[in-house]
Amino acid sequence: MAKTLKDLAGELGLSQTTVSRALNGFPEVNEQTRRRVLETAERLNYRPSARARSLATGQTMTIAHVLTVSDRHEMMNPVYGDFIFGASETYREAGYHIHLAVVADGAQEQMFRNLAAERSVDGVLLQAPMTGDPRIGLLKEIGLPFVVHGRASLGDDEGYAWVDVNNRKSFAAATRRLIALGHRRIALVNGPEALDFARRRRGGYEAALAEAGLPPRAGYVVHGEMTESRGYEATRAMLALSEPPTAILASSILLALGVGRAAAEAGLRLGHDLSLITHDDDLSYLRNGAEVPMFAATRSSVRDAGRIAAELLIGQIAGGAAPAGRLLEAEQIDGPSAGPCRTHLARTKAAFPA
Amino acid sequence: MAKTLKDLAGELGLSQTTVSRALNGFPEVNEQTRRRVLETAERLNYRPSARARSLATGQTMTIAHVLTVSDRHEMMNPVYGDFIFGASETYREAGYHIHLAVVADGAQEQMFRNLAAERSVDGVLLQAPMTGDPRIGLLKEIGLPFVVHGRASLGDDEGYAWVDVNNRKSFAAATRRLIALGHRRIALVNGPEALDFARRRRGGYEAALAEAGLPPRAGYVVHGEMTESRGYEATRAMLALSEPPTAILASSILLALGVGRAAAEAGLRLGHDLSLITHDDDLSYLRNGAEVPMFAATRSSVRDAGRIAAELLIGQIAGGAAPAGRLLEAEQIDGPSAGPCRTHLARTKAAFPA
DNA sequence: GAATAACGTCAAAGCGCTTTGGACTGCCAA
DNA sequence: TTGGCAGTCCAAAGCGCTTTGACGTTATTC
Repeated sequence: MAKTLKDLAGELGLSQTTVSRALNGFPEVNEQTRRRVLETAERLNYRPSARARSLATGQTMTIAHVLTVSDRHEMMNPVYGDFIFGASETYREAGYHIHLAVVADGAQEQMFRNLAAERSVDGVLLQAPMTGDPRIGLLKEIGLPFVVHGRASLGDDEGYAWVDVNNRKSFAAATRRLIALGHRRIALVNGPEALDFARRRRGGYEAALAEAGLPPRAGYVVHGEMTESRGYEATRAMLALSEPPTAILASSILLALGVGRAAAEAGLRLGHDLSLITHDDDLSYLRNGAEVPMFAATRSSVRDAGRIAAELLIGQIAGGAAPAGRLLEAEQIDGPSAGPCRTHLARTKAAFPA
Repeated sequence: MAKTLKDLAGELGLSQTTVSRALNGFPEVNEQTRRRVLETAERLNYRPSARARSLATGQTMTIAHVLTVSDRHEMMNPVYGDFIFGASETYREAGYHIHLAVVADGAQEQMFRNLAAERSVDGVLLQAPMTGDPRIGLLKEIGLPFVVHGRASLGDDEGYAWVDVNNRKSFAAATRRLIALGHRRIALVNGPEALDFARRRRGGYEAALAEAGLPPRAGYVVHGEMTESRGYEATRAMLALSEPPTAILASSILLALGVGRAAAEAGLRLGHDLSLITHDDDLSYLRNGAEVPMFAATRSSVRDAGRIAAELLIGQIAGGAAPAGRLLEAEQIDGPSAGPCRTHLARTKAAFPA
């Protein structure tokens, strides 16, 4: 059943050496012999055992993707799916496989040490780093090649490979778009505070406000899990402020949907009574509208990021490339959810009389 | 650097045999010796090479999760994430790892054959089967243990292991709930037609209608990808019918959000002017409201399904358990989106004058 | 015609582990 | 005294592959 190289060699009346070389495309084997080997291998559906091969070569042809599950919220970040989808395209071509490690916050260190000690992967792809994420130092120490999706802002973003969107710039730009539309009361519904991308987006937002001489306002910045209901609740709370925002920046489409629901419930039309620009990861199952965008957005495909991250990692592993960073620029997308500011204080107050 | 068993044995002045036995808890090793071995292994952070071990034992301690990417739509089903999250909890305890195979529709057969021939996994977890899915027969033929999340309705659902929600029953029940609320014009916004769960849900819906003597209506059943925008578009189209539905069944929360948006846009309030019951996979990042449900629903945790599927598979691999099916019952959840029927034809027409 | 160079092939070692089949030491029953 | 028997430990084989070094052959060179 389980055909081995020895079986195949026996069948062909050749040595294992020759068969192996024929299969792996070495030059010192007769073309005719090679053809015969390839044919027979095909016929018997022979494929080398991945484990035996990797034991012999020292390469596992496997990349670990580490999905962090937050202890408190027990949730699986939805962008992981598309990121992996993108990376898998690169892997397929290069012959790599994915080892998926789902691991809780607390168990990270042991996890990495095991991965390294068991020698079961050639490299690691790390997602959703926190600001100052200790895992990066750990991976450096361990010596396993790795690429981070995002950055840790440790001041030495030179020492490792990463792929990141220019979050600060894109959120500053989005904020300026709203300011240019006449908005003065702009709020931000952001991701979890500890995550680095959230910090950067907030930084961009605050810089653009400051640059326009607009003061920060109490209750205008909310951090949290990026779910529809969080977006809804955050927006409800903001609209109930004595001076509610006239525009909102959201960190994900899911949040934006929640913002939209709260607005609708309050009788506010997006792009008229309340403006909204959201970040759009261009997730395959959460497209920003079908053909026509439904939200104004800062768009950057997380699938592309996955593809690029995988390329960087394979470059490091196979090609010995030095770890390098790669900054992606988000595209500013127009959409009906952002429009000129008209003060609508009265209507808002009416919607939430309490 | 890469500590091997030999190094460890040398360090301890013992044979590899003894060290291996000590590490693996065999009885024929002196307690004192074992302690010494364990201590030293800990100190040197020694862990056996996974590849070498699996070559020697014949077990890979790895399960393949096959994520199908539809060629046409190029999308990654969002439920995969939570399913894997659930399964990973089981794997962690049993010491299994996940090999993630992202594979296009067309490449499935080759993929499975490779997996088997390369002997890189001990079993396979298959998701989102189509009705009559050929992959099931293929896996049987190949002889790799597997569990299906869902069924293929081939008439011989006895011949393999599966975990599935009772889709037919739960959608029939949901339909009856709407009928009991006085609705007579009930529509269904369903998943892709080829997928088995969609077929079953439709079956339950149609059976409940028939049972109440309600005829099927043109344009009342829509199949497609389960995205927010599909839900929105489908609902818009339905509300524009000369006799629009007064209630809608949706196959996922994402669809339901789209339904909600279309309703809001048409000036219809969910639970008043338009009723909605959705299936709720209880996804971690797409909860049905926070504390209070926002949609009436048929709920079944896909994360639990993952956990159970993994148990079934490990039982088959390790315990030699016979492949068995496992039917989960969905919970019927009350929520504000479903209310008594009031004919609202006039308002609807007004909202879409064209 | 002898020396040299490709060319094509092979035997065997090695990757790091598990496991089989002893081997050695004490100790106790016969 | 002897045989048997736990209790410990070990050498070596084997898992299925790659890769090193060597070995015939035949073709080429002087």
